[in-house]
Amino acid sequence: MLFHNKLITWYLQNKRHLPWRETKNPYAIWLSEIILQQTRVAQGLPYFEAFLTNYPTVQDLANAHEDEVMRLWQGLGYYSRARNLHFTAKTITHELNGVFPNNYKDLLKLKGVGEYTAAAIASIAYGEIVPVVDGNVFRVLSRIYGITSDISTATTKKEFQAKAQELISHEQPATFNQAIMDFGAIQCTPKSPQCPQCPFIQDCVAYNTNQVDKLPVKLAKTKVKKRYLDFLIFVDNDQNTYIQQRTKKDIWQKLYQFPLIDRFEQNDINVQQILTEDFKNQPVKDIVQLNTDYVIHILSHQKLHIHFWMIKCEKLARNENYEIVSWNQLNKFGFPIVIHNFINSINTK
DNA sequence: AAGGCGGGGAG
DNA sequence: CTCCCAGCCTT
Repeated sequence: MLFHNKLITWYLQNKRHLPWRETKNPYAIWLSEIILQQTRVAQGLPYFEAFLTNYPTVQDLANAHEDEVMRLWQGLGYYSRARNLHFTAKTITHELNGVFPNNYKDLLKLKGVGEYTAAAIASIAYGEIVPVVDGNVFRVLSRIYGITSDISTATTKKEFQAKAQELISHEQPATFNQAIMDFGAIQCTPKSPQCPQCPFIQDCVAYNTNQVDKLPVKLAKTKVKKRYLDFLIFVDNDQNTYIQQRTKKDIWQKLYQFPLIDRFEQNDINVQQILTEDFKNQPVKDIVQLNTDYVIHILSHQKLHIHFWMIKCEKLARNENYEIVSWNQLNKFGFPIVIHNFINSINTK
């Protein structure tokens, strides 16, 4: 039996029932694909529902305030996706007359849409015969065909794209693409794949040479830098606090935070000294260190060591670098999840 | 080609 | 702990 027939047969018996599979609406499909980049279905699902509820159409998303989009994305990570999502909604609404690009080549021009996402939308929404190559496809094809190239290189990606193009069903490209991804997510998993009940067990090179746990080959290792953050949580008698938006090309761009002392070396800071230098017009009643053990927060390339401080004041003075907001209004802003969780832990005390 | 960018779940 | 998830953008 042909590869695509065997795969689709498996899919029809095992597929996951997901909301974005109930529609041909390119907006909803695009939204789902952006959310699912480097993100598990279970984690992305509630965000998909929230975005579609708050912004039923691409025009609604285009008209939204960026801060609100960022707040809705809060906790999902890789925040450039949210910024690009909003940017592209405006592009489609204002420059493309509200009409979604309907082919791979034009989809690829959209900000935040790369080869994978363009292929996914083109095939699922428009039936174009173009294969997706994501982490699942690398794993499935490397094992079945015994491909030992390092998947972290651009050359290898082309190799897999060519292989997938050769295998894709010309009659059901959308089903094929979703099938191979579900197969990777459910059956041909990274660890402990379900080989005994695999329809490709006869053909699978990796299985028949006992190399399933060695494929795919990925050589690149990301190294993690340590970083030390001290957040200053000002509170005055009116329950106001200082926050600021992160604007630099760095982690968490466009999210909000408390005043921050930030460094890559582990040297203890003198909060009193910081206050007299950077907040010299702000009388302070009391300084309380809220956690002695670091709050540890792991990012893909950084390991964050965080201390939170409470700075008690009578009344917060205006400060050009910070916004003064009421403590109970903090939920209007998108924060890094580690800060959001800390705010919640204070609120429930 | 290489590095940066989040957060969470599985094993 | 390590690995990886429906990747993309910048340098």
